Amino acid sequence: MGTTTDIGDAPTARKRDKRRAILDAAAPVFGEAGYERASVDAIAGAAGVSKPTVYSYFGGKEQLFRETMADVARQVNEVSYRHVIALDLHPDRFRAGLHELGVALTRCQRDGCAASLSRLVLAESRRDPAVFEEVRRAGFGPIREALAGRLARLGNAGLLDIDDADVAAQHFIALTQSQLPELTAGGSAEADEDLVASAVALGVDAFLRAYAPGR
Amino acid sequence: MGTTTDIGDAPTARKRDKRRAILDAAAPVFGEAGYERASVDAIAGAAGVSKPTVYSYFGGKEQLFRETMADVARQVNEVSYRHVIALDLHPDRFRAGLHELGVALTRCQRDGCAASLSRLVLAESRRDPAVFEEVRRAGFGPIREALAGRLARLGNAGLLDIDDADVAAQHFIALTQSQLPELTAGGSAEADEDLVASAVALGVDAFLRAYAPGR
Amino acid sequence: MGTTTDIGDAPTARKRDKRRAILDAAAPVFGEAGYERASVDAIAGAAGVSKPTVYSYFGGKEQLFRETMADVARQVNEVSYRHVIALDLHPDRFRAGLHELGVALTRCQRDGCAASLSRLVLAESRRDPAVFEEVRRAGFGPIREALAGRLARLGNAGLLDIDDADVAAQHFIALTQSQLPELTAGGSAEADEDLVASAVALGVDAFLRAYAPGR
Amino acid sequence: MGTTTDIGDAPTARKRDKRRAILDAAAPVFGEAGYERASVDAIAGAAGVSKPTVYSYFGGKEQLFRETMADVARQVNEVSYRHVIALDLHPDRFRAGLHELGVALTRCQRDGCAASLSRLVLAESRRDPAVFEEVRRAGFGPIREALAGRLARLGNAGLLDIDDADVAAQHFIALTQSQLPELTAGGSAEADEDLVASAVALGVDAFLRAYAPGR
DNA sequence: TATGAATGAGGATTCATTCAT
DNA sequence: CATGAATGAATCCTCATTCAT
Repeated sequence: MGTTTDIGDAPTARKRDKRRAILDAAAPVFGEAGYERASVDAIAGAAGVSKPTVYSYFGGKEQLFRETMADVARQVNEVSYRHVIALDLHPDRFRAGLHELGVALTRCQRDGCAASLSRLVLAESRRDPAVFEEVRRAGFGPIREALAGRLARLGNAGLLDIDDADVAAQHFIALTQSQLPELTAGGSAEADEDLVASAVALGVDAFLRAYAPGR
Repeated sequence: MGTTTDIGDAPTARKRDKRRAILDAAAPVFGEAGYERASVDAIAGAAGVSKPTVYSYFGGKEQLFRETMADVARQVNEVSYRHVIALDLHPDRFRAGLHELGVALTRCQRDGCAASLSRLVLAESRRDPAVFEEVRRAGFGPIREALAGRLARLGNAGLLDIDDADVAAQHFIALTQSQLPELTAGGSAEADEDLVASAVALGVDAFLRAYAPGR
Repeated sequence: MGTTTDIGDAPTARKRDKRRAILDAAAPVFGEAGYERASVDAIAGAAGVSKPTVYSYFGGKEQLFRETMADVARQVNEVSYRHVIALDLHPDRFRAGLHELGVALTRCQRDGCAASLSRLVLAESRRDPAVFEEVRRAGFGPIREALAGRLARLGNAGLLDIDDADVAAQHFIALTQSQLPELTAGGSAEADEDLVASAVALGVDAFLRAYAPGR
Repeated sequence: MGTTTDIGDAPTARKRDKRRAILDAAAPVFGEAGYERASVDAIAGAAGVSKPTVYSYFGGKEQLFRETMADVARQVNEVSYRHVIALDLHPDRFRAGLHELGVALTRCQRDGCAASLSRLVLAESRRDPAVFEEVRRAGFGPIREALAGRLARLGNAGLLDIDDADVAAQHFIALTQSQLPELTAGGSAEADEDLVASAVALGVDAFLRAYAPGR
């Protein structure tokens, strides 16, 4: 019985696997080389499939790029989202929670393919505005939305002085990640963990001074 | 005599002119197309010179790109720098001054080739870290330095509560420009002037809440 | 009983249906795109079958092409043949009959996939001479044979002065269709019906002058 | 002195030489393989230049094809034209002259790249009607025009009974070349010289019967 | 038998770069 | 010195053809 099910699902499963393999291979290749320098050959090779397979799955380099970016954005979103909703709202711990959240989000932005994401999207957004929109939908948008929600709840609890939660979320992210490009030399170098942490701490402090003035 | 002088200086002047022409032509081409898609042919054509001339002046596409970016950065720096040092330190007017400065700097980032600068630099920084460094030296660095100086003076005057002026400058820029990518869809669209202004205003307000807590 | 027969014949009938479907789908695709540009994918899709099915029925693109051409030739032959044998041999009407025949044959050559036939066959005849032979056997040959027969009968009746009926048939076709490529711009445009008719009329007139000199 | 002139003209001469070399190389390659199967690589190789050179001279495969066809048409035209205007108009010799002309024109059509010309043009005329037009302008058109002129002069001399000289020219060509495809198996085989000659003779005879009825 | 999936091969095109003039 | 001309290399993409199901 189980066998039957397996056999029945096999084609779909395989297709999904190959799709995943290609996306997983494409992300680092695009990340290292950028859109133009990345060759479909290299991606196909890294995925262990042939070039035409890539084309049959994604239609072309452009679409492959878009879907890869959206996929990475979803992955980053996934992790970041969990960090955001895990923000501790307890009056005694939310300050520490915001520090932790800042560090966590920054680490998400810095690690792996996520680091390349914003760089790539920004780089290609003029040639293909759709990619920007898609990534915002799949990644940045939901994160900011969730973060705005948490901050609003802190506002409702009287712990923060929030006027526009969206703006507050944007400012939180801006303050905590403002030094990231500098520290990683634009993504070309690994950032020292401690430097990142202290930069984030300074950002959170500023955020708290701006948005929890009474305390 | 004048003639002699002219003849004597002519080569150098011409050289400088051609160099300028090439840089001025390269900036928009790189800006529109990105590093890879920009062709040396197009740049040479736009500059009114031949391709080998470009090579004799700059050695290659890579170096031309670096120097073009540094040049644009210097130009942006020039304008931004003037805005920064024009910041009114008067106790009654520095808040309005910071608003104006935020708008001015944001407009500098948004207009012309400057808009493409950070995008291009970020895009190519991994493949060629030197470009990031060079642009920081020619553009971002001096600006932040100058801004830090002005903020420090406001701190010394007791108008702001500055601990680390460098950090404060970074935060000021981060807060005022945080919504810029969003508003311009990553550089692919023109931003509405009013939306930019209000976003900047919100950023400056937050900055002031964070750095002028007593007031 | 009928059921049994149906079941018994079903595979063969289906086979024949699919074969027909493929041939009918291949003709316009080859006709529009030419041999090289026509993709087996497109043909299979148009026929509603899968690519391997095409291969199992025809062995390969080359053979499919040959059989398609022969098939179209047979169809054109079918219609043209009827026109030829319908040629009125009556002494008072054979002249009008030849005019009608000329128009009918020309229309056959001009309409539908037949228009592409000679173009395609000529185009590929060097690479694959077999196709030329096959089409001649299936189409042009029989037509000319039948036409020669009718003209010979007109000769025997003393209405035409025929020496070699094959040559006369060839000349009849050449004269009536000589302007066809010109009028259709090589097959790329629709020919005006009236222009075709008058061109055919001139050809038939010349033919009659050449082969019915006494009258 | 002569040297100076040579040097002065050198660039143009070289350019013209290379252009010629490419056209001369392209004609047989296109002729053997057809448009699609002919690779720019092969043409460049045969011409002794590199692929980009071909592109810089002709812009692309399509344009190269058009210009090659037009060039071949011009060459064929050149030779054919000489035969046409050499047609002897003398009352006692024009019949023999027409026979000779028929043989000469047919030989022109059959030999070398000319044989491929009509095949190629016809094959690609649907995809690119411009090529048909261009070749007509460069080749077929002038020939028919010239032939029509000669025939008209024979008509004025009372030697032929010409109503529409254009039509007569078309009929002359049609009658003399009607058996050519058959004899060369669509261009895939060499035609026997004697067979061609006798086929042409029959065509000219028919033409004379149709257009010189009184004699 | 009929098919979805996969591939190896090949072609057009573009570009950064270097000589000969 | 500045240029027109030429090239080698590399990229995207497509297609005929074949397995495993």
